[in-house]
Amino acid sequence: MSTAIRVPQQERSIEKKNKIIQAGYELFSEVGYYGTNTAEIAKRAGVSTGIVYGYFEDKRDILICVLEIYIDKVYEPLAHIVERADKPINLHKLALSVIDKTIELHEQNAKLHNTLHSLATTDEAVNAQFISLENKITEQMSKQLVKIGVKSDCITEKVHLAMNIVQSYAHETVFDSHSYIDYAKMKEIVCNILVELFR
Amino acid sequence: MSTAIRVPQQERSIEKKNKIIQAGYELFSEVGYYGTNTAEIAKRAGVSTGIVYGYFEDKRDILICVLEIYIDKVYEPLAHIVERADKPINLHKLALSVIDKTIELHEQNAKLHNTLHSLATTDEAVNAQFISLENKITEQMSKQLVKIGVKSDCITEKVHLAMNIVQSYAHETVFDSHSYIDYAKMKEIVCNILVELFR
Amino acid sequence: MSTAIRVPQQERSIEKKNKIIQAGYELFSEVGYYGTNTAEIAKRAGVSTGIVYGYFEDKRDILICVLEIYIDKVYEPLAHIVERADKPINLHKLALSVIDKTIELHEQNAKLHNTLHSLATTDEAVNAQFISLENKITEQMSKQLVKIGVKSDCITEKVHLAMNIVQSYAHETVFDSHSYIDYAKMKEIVCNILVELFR
Amino acid sequence: MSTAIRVPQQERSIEKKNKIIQAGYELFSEVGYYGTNTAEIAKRAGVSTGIVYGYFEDKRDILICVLEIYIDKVYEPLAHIVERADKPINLHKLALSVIDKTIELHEQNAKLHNTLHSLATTDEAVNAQFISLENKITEQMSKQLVKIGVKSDCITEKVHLAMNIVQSYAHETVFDSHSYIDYAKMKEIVCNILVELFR
DNA sequence: AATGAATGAGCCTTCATTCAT
DNA sequence: AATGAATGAAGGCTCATTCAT
Repeated sequence: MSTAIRVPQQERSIEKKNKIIQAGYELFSEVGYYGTNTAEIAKRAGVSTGIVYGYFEDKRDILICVLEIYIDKVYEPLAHIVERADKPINLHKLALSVIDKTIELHEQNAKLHNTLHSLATTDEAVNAQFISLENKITEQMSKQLVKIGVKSDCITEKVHLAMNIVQSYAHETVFDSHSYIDYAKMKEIVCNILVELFR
Repeated sequence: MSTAIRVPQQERSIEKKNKIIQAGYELFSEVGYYGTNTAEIAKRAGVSTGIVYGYFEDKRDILICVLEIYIDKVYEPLAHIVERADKPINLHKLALSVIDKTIELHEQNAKLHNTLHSLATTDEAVNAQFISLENKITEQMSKQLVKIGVKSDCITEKVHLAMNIVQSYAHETVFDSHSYIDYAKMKEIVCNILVELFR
Repeated sequence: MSTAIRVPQQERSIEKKNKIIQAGYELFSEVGYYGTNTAEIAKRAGVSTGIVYGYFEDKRDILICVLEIYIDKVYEPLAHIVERADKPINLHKLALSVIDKTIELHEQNAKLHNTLHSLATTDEAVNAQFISLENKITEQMSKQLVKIGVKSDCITEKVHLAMNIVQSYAHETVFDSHSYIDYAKMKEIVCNILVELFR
Repeated sequence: MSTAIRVPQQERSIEKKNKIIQAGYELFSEVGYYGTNTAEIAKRAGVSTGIVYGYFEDKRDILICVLEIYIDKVYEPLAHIVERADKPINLHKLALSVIDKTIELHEQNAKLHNTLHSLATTDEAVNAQFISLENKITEQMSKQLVKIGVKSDCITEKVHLAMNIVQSYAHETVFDSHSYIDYAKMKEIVCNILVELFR
């Protein structure tokens, strides 16, 4: 009954689909999922309202695609840092790099992150993507650490936890700004925890 | 011009207001803020649509009230645990209690937590409440630790960070269920980090 | 089925009913019929919402009562002026008095007048009251003019028309304020028309 | 953030916008502004509720547009009559034409006129339009009268007043139907006043 | 007689989605 | 493939009126 969603093969179409995703990305970031309507997405993408439903099943479908590129945007840089880590391992330096990059990523994406994270509660697919992102990061990082000589039991658990801590700290820094907190000192503490964890 | 909001003094009225808050609490938890409409809240509270606006300014006002009791629900038990901590201090035991209680609280409230947290991005008042909750917990906990003899510099930063870590772990445990993670082991690791932090 | 409307005999009740009418009078004047709600009327009258429906059938019924006292407020002073007019008749002076009093009344009641007048279009009872007001004024004035020696045919038509003209002028002066109009001069012109009419 | 109002250029769209205005025109006439809801307007215009907000900002915006065409409907015919007045001037005939046309216009539009006029009290834009209408008529008429040789001081004031008188009479005739008034005679009287005014 | 809490129909408006072109 | 006008269900909120006390 309903027109099937086009899987665009031609370059023009792919480009257009990406523009819509990009517009969604921006708007969801700026005003959240419920603060955005499809007409605005279309407008910002420079396409008509109707054609959005040629490329996406519904509004949620755009969100899913936004989520995908969000995950890439977050995953790639972190994976890259870890990949380049080399012997002789300098845990402290690595920790610092990861922290700084996570903060940077948070600065760019934190609103969207919150929006997506909240939707994960209600939407199974969104939740699944988040979990898989964490899986990927954890796995990649664990492998690399082992490869560069880190010897520690429970390495997966530690990596996973470490990422959570870093994320938590990044969020704190970017957002909450409790006046009584010295974020530079806190960073050191986080760094020490990480180093301690993998020694 | 606008009808003033009743400030219910009589027991019956307070009860009714609480019923509405409770209904909001449940529905926001189950289907999120945007998935809930005022008619449903009224229905579940066993009142008419109209009277909701006798007790609350608007839908968002219900959310603010839900947030308030949510914060109490989270703050009270944790504060209680810390208050009862006594000399000679057993950091390991205290850490465990806090972790377990946080998990328990998360199990009851995590969906709502996410919903509220996401709205903090858009709503300044919601954000402010969250920050103040963290402030309260951090302050209360820091004081108590000092009182029972914990000697450590940067105690505020450490407490704050510790709470984040615990929270992060609790969320992980309750929600994400990565199959490759051994959550019991992770718990031990978290516990060790905390103990190490304040030794 | 519905509780009959009380016709208050006791003084206290009459007083209360009048307070409600007065409150209605003020509010309808200030923000119009549709800009006023019954709760506000009750509040300003210092009574409960419920009791309003003990004295009045519905909101419209209040309007009807307001209309009645409005009519008295307008009718009495004008009637009074004409009654006091005496031989030897000074048409010019009488005209001036009527014009000035009409302006004064308009200043106090013009918004209400508009509101009521507009409702007359949809509400037969309101319309009837307006017509009867005009009847009363016309009749009273005609009689008096004849009594004091004005000899003119079509006296009823002329009086009626005269009142309309004065009203029209009063409205103009109080409200419209066209910058290019010299209202003092216009007043003279109106005055002359009236004098001419009954000479 | 808010969806932009379409400014329809295509004929089809203009037609549709006009249909909505026409429906508003009729309904506001029949049952007043507050007696009309947007769903009814849409229904009578043969469109969906939603599209109304594609063409208009809100319900009041429809009213403003209705007001505009109302003003044209009233202004054009009167302006036309005056334009065609020619030397040698026959004031009596001109007065009669204006009176008759005003009555005719009143018959078609009086209910709407009342509705609009009442709203002018609350709505500045509506009020401004009414004033500007009067300005236009007065100016146009004054010019023409001078052009065709009417020599009189205070011509603007007189024209303005004259229009008010005619309007007042027209309203009287169409609406009030006081049984004791002979409207034919009254018309003569009005006519004489006008002639006298500009002689 | 009086209170004011409670009711629920109704209103304006938005927006995801569809459809004629 | 593309447009953007059109749809209509749904939501937040108001308020005249009723009812329990």
